[in-house]
Amino acid sequence: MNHFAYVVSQQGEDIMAEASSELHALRHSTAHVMADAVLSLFPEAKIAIGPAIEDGFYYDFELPRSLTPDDLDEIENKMREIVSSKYDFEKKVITRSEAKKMFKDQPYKLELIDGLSRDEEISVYVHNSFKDLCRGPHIKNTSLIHPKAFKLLTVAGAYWRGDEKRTMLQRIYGTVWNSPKELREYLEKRKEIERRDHRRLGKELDLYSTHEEAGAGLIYWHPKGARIRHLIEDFWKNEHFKNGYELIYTPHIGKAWLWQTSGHLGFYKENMYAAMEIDNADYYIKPMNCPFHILIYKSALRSYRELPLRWAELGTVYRYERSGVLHGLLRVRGFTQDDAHIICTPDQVEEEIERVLKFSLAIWKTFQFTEIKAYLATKPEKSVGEDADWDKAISSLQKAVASQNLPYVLDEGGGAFYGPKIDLKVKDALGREWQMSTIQFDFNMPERFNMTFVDSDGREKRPFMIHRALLGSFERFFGVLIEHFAGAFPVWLAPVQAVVIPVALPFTEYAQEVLKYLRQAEIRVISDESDERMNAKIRKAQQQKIPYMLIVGENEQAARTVSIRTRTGEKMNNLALTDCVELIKQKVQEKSLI
RNA sequence: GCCAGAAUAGCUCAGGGGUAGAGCAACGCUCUCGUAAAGCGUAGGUCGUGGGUUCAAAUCCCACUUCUGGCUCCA
Repeated sequence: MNHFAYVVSQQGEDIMAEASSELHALRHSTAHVMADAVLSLFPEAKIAIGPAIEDGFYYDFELPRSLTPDDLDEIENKMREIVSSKYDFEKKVITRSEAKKMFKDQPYKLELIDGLSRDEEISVYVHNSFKDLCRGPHIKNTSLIHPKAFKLLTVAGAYWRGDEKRTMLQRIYGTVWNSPKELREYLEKRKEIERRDHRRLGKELDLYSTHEEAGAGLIYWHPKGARIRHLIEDFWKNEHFKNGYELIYTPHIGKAWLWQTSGHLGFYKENMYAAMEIDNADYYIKPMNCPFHILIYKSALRSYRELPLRWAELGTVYRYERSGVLHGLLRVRGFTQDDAHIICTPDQVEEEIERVLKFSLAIWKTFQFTEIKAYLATKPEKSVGEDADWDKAISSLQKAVASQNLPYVLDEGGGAFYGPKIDLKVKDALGREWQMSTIQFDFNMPERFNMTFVDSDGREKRPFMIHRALLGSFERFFGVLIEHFAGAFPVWLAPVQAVVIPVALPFTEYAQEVLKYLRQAEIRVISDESDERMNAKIRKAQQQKIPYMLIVGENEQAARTVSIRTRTGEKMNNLALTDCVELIKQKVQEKSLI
């Protein structure tokens, strides 16, 4: 049911588009060269697969021992030798039995050969003494790989064929580009990603923490992070009221009956925490909000005149995630969804979907995410619900996407068994895509809970139910937001909007006055009265990414003004206090960056 | 959960069987300062937790917890 897709999508989807490009061939060829190098250092190595991926390539090996970072250096050096030896990549088409003979010592290759269909051409690519079962294409000669344009990055474990029951192989990730300059740019971009990492900024800006002794994947929001969250929640609630939603609150635990009825105990149990016993009954902490919302729906007989109902809740849920997948704010075990359920008549579906989508896009725009792509998933093989309902739902999703001129990708058969959905992925400032919003139909819950409404003809009918989350979860959204803005939040979200900086101690009294004045005007302001030089205070404010630094010294005190320095380095000298307040309020109003 | 790596002061990190180290931050003193770091000093640690080896463990070994990069999962 609404498994609000809670997925880190860092893998671009442009891999296919790139498949034909030269860069792809270069990367794939570099993977071959790497495998060649590994084999020459570890002749007993078994090679598995080595494709090109976004930004680079990898190759999986079974090796007699674990690789160390020193090994990577050695492999790299070996690769440079191979590259400068100018070997041609030669394609040879061979028969199945020739292939089996050729790879008789390579069990993974044999398995791949067995997996090839009868009518498929079997080809190998050869360079130096290295042969690899491969469809190609490849570059002409190893010398086309610039010895200073590639780099091996990391070693990681990877199951053969992604199956955790099979051998764990060692995967070496590498990157390669057309020129050393492009490689440098790529490595610089990786550094920038590191600098923006929400886990680093979360600490530096004192936004949130986690506590080993209290449990992994559970987030503690510090005052500054909590202030930002409060501002987002406030905005979110107001927008929902404006858009015809009502807010509801529901409990955090519910009896087994609830989860049996919803079906979660059947198909979602491994993500739920163990039951707690209260008065001889089993209670479960909620992994989703929907069953609770449905109980509110069922608390009265519903007429078609009441529909559509749009009920939203900032619902905190807990889901078990395997220890290895937890990641900062992006993958956690307890989180608050900006959840809502829309319950409507079949006739209203189309308009409701369009409204949700429009609403969603408006919210994303406010947070300065403008590149958005939709992913539409349709009916899978196994599903519940009437075909006609599925068709209606899918067509309403399609129409909505079209009406907003959204680029979209169709995932035929990729929907959940209980209904089709649209997920929205947003692109952040670094061009990375994140899956955030989801709009899902549910044909299962209304059935299981026997939800009905009385229609105009006096007959009881089944309503449509739509789950949706716009931001996804506050934790994840916050993580993405931190990285999107690199911690320099727009003025309306900045936990501290301005800092008063007296140039020297004698001006602290005036600084106090300015502080009071701005506080009165509801600006989030602090005053840095530490016994530091002004430069040090500016540096500190700059590191805290405070939008406005209000410098006060002799001139300002005499004229009852402040001199503004923004965190972007712009200066506005001798601004009257009223004008200063006006300026900041204006920026808050516009929700602008600075 | 699996593979690999890691955990030392509030933060960033060095050290690597024999007295625990630096920079920043904190605190104190001096300086009274105009747009990204003034100077000096003080304090701060059961070296993630538990066990083992050893005359001696932060250091070596085992288990656990947590983190990092992947894998897998996310019907």
